[in-house]
Amino acid sequence: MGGQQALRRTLHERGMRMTPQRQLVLDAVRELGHATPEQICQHVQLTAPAVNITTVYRTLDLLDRLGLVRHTHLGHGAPNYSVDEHEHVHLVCHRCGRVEEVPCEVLAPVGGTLRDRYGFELDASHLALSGSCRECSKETP
Amino acid sequence: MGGQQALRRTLHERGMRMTPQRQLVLDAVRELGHATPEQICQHVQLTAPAVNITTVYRTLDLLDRLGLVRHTHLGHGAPNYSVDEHEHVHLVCHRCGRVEEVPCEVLAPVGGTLRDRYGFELDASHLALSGSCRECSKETP
DNA sequence: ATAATTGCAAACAATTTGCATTCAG
DNA sequence: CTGAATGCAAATTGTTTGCAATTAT
Repeated sequence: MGGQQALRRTLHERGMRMTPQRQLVLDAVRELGHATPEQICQHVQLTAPAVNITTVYRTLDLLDRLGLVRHTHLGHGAPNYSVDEHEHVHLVCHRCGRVEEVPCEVLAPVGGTLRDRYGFELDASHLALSGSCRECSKETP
Repeated sequence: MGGQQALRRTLHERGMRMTPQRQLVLDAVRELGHATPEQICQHVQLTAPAVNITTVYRTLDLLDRLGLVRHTHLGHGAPNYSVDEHEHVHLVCHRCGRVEEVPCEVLAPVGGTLRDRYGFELDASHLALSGSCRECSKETP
């Protein structure tokens, strides 16, 4: 809830139009927490079966540029979209594929180091760290 | 330099065969520093034009499992291969796309935190951090 | 000899593009 | 009305698979 007028306004400010598809895609991202374009499309199609995956791709791209959603590449295939407020770092286990979410603040010290040494502004919420999770580390320590 | 006998031995230990293709792919990864399968294929084809990209994919996968090369997903499309010894963290600028390499040790503090709090063993060299680089940060601070 | 490896063509998955149609303002 | 947005089909990109031909040992 919350977003319908905000989206309409943001679009209108830039001469863009409000459409049911755009609302549905944003709602889907919000409801799913984080999901691939494919999953988002399926969720949207529960309500509006005619919506094409091309439109989902275009809309995700738009919402991303508007700063309403963000995406992360978790390593393998499709990227993972979530609403902008939903900030976290993804820990991807490269053995079992599991993805864990942890608060961005674990990266705070590194963010400082990178800024000081390399002038690089880390975007912690748009990020996946790879390694092996607790379970998998046990098996082959 | 270095690898011809090492590769032959490693393969032989596992009942696998030494072939010119495998040597050429490993050499290409070493010479290019870090590159996509496509780029590696092109480099190999300078010497052996008949080598197929399918073989490059299969060989990279093999070398990866043998621990001789590693790959990183830099965000967008194709993954990036480099030789195993070549350890570094990639800083990917999500504005201009530039990739900078910095020593893994900048992540040491985070590695400790993740291990202690979440039991997650971070693999720092198999990693890309996204953010904005010095140049791009200047433009829109 | 013979099992591993390669090349090729075709299949696949994820994403993008061109264009005619539809629709929000 | 009119340009922006959508749907559809086809093109692209990156990667994998099946299989017959080749080759290292």
